Amino acid sequence: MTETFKYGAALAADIEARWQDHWEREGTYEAPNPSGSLADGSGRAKLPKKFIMDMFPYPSGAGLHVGHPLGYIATDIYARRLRMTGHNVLHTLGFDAFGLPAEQYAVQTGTHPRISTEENIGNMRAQLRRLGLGHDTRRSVSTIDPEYYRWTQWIFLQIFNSWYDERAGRARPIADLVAEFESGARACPDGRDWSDLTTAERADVLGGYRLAYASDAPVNWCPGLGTVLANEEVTADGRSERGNFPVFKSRLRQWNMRITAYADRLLDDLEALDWPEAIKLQQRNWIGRSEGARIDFTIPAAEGAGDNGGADHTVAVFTTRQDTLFGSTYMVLAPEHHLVDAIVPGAWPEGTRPAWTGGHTDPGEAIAAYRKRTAAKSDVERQADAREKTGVFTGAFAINPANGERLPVFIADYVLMGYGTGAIMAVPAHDARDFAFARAFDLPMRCVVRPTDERGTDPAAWDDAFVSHDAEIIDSSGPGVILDGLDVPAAKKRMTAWLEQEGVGEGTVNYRLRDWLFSRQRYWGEPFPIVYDEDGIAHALPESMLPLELPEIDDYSPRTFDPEDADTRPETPLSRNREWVEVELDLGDGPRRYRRETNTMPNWAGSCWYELRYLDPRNSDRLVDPEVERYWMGPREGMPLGGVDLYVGGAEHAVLHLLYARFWSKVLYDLGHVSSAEPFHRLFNQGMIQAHVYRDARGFPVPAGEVEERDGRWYHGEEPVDRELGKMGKSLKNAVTPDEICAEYGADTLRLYEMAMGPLDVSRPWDPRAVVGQFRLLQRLWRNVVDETTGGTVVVDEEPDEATLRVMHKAVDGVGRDLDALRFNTAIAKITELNNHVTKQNRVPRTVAETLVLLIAPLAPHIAEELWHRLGHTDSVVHRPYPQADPAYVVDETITCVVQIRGKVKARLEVAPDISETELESIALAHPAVRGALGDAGIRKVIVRAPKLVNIVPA
RNA sequence: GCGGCCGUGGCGGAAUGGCGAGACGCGCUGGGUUUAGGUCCCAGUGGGCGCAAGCCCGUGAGGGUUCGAAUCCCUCCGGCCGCACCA
Repeated sequence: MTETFKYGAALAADIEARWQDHWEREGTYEAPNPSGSLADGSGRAKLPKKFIMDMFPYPSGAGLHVGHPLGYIATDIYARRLRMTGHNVLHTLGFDAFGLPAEQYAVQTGTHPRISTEENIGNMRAQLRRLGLGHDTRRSVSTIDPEYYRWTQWIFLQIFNSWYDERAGRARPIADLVAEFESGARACPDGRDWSDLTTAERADVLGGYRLAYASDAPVNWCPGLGTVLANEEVTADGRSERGNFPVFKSRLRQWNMRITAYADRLLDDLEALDWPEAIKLQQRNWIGRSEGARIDFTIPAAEGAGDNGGADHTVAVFTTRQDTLFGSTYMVLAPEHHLVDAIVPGAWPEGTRPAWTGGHTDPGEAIAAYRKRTAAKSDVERQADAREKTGVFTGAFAINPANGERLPVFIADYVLMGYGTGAIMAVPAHDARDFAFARAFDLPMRCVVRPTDERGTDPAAWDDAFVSHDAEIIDSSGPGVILDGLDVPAAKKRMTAWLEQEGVGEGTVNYRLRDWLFSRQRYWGEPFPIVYDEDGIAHALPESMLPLELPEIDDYSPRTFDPEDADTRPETPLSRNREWVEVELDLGDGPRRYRRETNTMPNWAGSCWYELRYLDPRNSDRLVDPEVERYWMGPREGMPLGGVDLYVGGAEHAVLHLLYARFWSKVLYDLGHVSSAEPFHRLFNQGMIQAHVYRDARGFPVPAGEVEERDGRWYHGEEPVDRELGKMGKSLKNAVTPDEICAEYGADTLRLYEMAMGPLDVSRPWDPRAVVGQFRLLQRLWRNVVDETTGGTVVVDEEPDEATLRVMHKAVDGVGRDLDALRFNTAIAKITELNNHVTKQNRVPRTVAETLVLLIAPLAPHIAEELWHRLGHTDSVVHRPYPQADPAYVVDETITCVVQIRGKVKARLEVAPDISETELESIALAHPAVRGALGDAGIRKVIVRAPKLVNIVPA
């Protein structure tokens, strides 16, 4: 068989494998650190540095489809362009390998999750290597590696052992807080004295400050997954983000992270980040900062609480509309509010309307019945009847602090325990929800903000509440405070000042963000480095005991339990290994018995800080060497908070991973472990690759590859099928793997096609037929350089002609800028244009051929290396300078001439630079806009100034 | 309901500090190479009229600003995304 030099699948495969081996041998993509074990003598660490990252993948057993590497190819191209413009580029890829699928597989098959996970990682590594990604493989990490999660645990302990000092506005070691308590610099909560407290009481007090703490609170319990979930993992309709199972509220003791302490900084620091506005907006919404006031309402003993011992009660409400306090006509508590039981009287007050009682003979019974009704609803059901207002009267009355009026107190599930204080002052005239409730329960309404529309000031005639921040306050005066005549913002200010002066409230800020529920009742996650002593006090393991490795167990399955039974401690998989759980340790005060924490961390933990480990993956003394961290991620010009230069991934992590990682970053920053206060300076969300889904008459997907199109309809064999656009996936039978595309065309074609499909941030369908277009580009490029019969080159050593120079200049000028802006589709178009141009010329000058090869090198690195080599070069294109536009080359053949009449621009003419003045005059006067503007005026003078301005002076 | 984004050929999409719309790719049409199919190569491809040169109309619809609008402003229509009893 004779050797062929035709660029086809076989030759592409040969070239690609050869160069991939070469790069691996040479360590071509290894980026040196400035110091430490990854430093080298190359001097490359002195170059300007760039840190490029992808959201790392979960090593799924299903392997990759062509949608997965989209972002990896993009970052690879960008990183290659940066290398060719003289940067030290750090680009690698690790694996986010803890998580449910491996565990579910383990439950089904009994295979240890580590075994299946590592096998999957191996398969994915092979698939990714085939794409020619220029990763520094020395830096690849996996979150399940004990040498990795040792530091995840270490960070947890840092967080556990710190508190948020509001005065300093940052986290500090918990020891500082203890010192403040001991010295009396800070008063103990509840007016107690630190020295009087028992060990358990002290632990309890500190727990109220720690940034990682265990607490009993209503949590999202998902029986379908057998674990509790964070708010961020529950969808708006009360289901689990993963698996779509219903979620219930249940009271359980769980670990939390005090992310709420960072609400303001997480919000404010968004401003400094180069992120898509959509994601910033989602984070702002999620944090949900709102400014308003706390107002204290008194429920006097005589108004309900008398039956319970005669004490007055104070109920605080949160409102953003303190200006409407005079319009409040009733009060609502969340059904779970802790004061409800205390204020309920034994009997309905005189004159209670039957509609308010729910048909019950006394308030206690009515409340018990209502609570039972709402508690039985899952969040899904609560959502379903979201608009319908239900509730019941408590029998108690609260006093409006502004005017002393008696307000009936209700409980209703439209008031949520988790937001604000779990209690509201209801202003039906100026709040849509209160309006609906007041209508349903026939409660009075009072208008205190003059409507700006035609409706008048009697709410009885309204269809809906009047809500406006740009209106005048009326009818709002009581003893001491008068708001009448003020606009809403001014009235808010005045009311807040009055509340503070009277000591019945204060201006406050409230957040929608809740603390992050951090423990899971699953096996395949990081164990907590926490043990409990005989008194149940939590102790941190010393650093020397890390990593705390996951113990072996026989049964990986999660266990469900009865959330109704408060005494049930959820059985977790780790609790089954008694030898592991019950231990004797010496934590500094001699050997004692301890019980280990048996929850595991959520799968977000490992991804909260992995960018840092990429920097210094082999460091066994520290999370990351400070000098190395400062080098790659420290604050610098235009990036005051530091961070990764470019982070590419899907938009689905907007309020999950991206919020958690920012939070950890700030804690580590506060504690002095890193110099960057933000992990990711620039974020880019790539779109999804979609695919057509073909379904038969029963709605089942049929294999997309077997569907044929006839006369604009689709058939599977003889059966007609429906087509829709959807995700790509095994279950939809439309997955295309990178392996099959590589086998048919090669990795370079796959890379080009994925990038040529359209803008990186837009989702678009995979068109299997269209791939060949990029293959043709490479074939033509190949033929422009290589003689297909001999393997020699066909380039000629002569200067390009003028037309070719122009096309080449356009490409060189445009492609570099396109690549910097991640506009890979237009970059490919410009390269194609130049390549097509010289293909038609039939003679390819050497300079053009070399320019083409270098231009395409980031996009199609294998063929570029091969052609570069065949052009007689012995170095690699990887570190060659990228072609730059020659500023001396002028493309313009015309200049723009401005025609003015009375100083106003009337026309612009494209003319030759050497045009004569008389010629220019006559062209200008012939222009329709000029003729129209002059009308009958006649021309007095035409002045041609310089070659650029024609000034016509009308008579 | 609130907030944000977007409407360009048969398809994916170029061109936005305003000035030759449709780059590049797919598909389609015709031709060439090939025993044939595929691959590959050449030409054409927004619509209309015309043998042609060329002319007219065209960026969801309508209006406006401008010498000049896919691009800026207003109204409407259509689509996508996020949030949703958050007080």
